[in-house]
Amino acid sequence: MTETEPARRGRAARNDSVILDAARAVFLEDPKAPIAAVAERAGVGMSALYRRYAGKEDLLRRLCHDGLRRFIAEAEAADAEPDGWAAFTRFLERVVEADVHSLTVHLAGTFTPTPEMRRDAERAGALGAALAGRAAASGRLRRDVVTGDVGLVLEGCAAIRVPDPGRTRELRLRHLAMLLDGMAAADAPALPGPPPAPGELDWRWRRSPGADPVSAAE
Amino acid sequence: MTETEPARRGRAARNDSVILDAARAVFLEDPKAPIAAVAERAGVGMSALYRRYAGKEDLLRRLCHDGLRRFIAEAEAADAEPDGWAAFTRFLERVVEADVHSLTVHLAGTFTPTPEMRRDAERAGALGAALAGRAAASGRLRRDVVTGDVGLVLEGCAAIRVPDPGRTRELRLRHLAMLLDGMAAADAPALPGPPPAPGELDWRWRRSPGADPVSAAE
DNA sequence: GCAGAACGGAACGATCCGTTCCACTGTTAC
DNA sequence: GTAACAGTGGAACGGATCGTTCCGTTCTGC
Repeated sequence: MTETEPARRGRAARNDSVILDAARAVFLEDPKAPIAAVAERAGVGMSALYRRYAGKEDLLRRLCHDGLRRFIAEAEAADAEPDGWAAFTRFLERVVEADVHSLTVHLAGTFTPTPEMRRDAERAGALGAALAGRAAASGRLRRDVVTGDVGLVLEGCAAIRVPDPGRTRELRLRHLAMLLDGMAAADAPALPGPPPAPGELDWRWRRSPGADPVSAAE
Repeated sequence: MTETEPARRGRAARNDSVILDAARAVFLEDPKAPIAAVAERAGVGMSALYRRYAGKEDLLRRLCHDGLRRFIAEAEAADAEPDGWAAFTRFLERVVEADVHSLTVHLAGTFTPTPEMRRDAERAGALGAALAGRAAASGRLRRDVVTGDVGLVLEGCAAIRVPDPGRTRELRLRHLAMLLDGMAAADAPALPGPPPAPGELDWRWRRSPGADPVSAAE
């Protein structure tokens, strides 16, 4: 157990990130993908996976938690922006661009979250609400938009998907721009229906991993 | 083979629609649901299913084709509206409300379409493009919106989903209203990115039933 | 009663997938 | 050198899932 083991550690560390990148790509494509697809994409065997993660659930939990942390980081970074509306739009653009929503929401329900994840999810929600509040205070957000509408926006953008990932990002940002114009339409008639309640879109987080899937998209 | 068999035919005909309704509900919830879930939901056995459809693929094809016909019917009905913008918005509202998009797009790729379905899909695309053209001609549609953007809108609305179907419909229509305001923002800055090309969102229709989901760029 | 349509649901066979296990390789310690 | 071992590839296993079939039963019309 000496200190210096450069070669072994180096290759193992490289495999760490290779596996994580492959897992992210594969599970963003298909949340129900078999774990063997991750190994194949990473160019490693199954052993390299199971040496690092106790099982599929562990890997998914890690990916989702990373996405959650990214969400929080983007929210905090955007919050540094002095203009409330600019902070809001920049935040949404970055989150859509990084495909964080798929990483968090679409993977939820496939594992049992840790208490720390629940805390982070709560914090993420608070940060998002704060940004929406600042956007509202800036006066550029139409008055009948509530925090829950942000969840609908992210959900809608994440649903757009074409075979090419780069093109997917372009189309999502285009769609988001249209949505932002809709959210900024101050003189538009009131939005129909009761606005989304705060906890109404968090139902995925409460489902146990064995529950039957309601979505797909699948 | 006599002509009058009221009781037998009556119950069989009733089961026909019961099964179709159950299948629609089940596969809208989860496109990959097992066929036994349809039987359970309909309150019938497997035999009642296989008496009517040669297999799962047959049933899915039927559902998808029905959705396609509904799409066409809504488009034609909306086209009767004299005002181009009203026709456009009414069309989108009806299509979102009926959840036609999930029925057609999310089920595509799980079966091999018939030639008639391909023709109907083509006609549906033409009708949608015509409505978008009328909306553009009315002057209320922002100039940089193209027909392909309509596909993005429908995709985004269909992605919104909560456990309760009725609430899902409400939230989708609310989201659609915001999107329509974004599409009507005549003085907004130009949308970013290359606009969606006509055939760019039809890739699901071209996939064979055995293909793995999404299968990112290669 | 009889023929047969319609049906319910158990059973089967194939496929898929998560996990384990074993043999192999290169590196380190002595 | 060589023993020990971390790291690995990939085949094999066992359980679960699901589409389909099949057999026994019920109900209808004659």
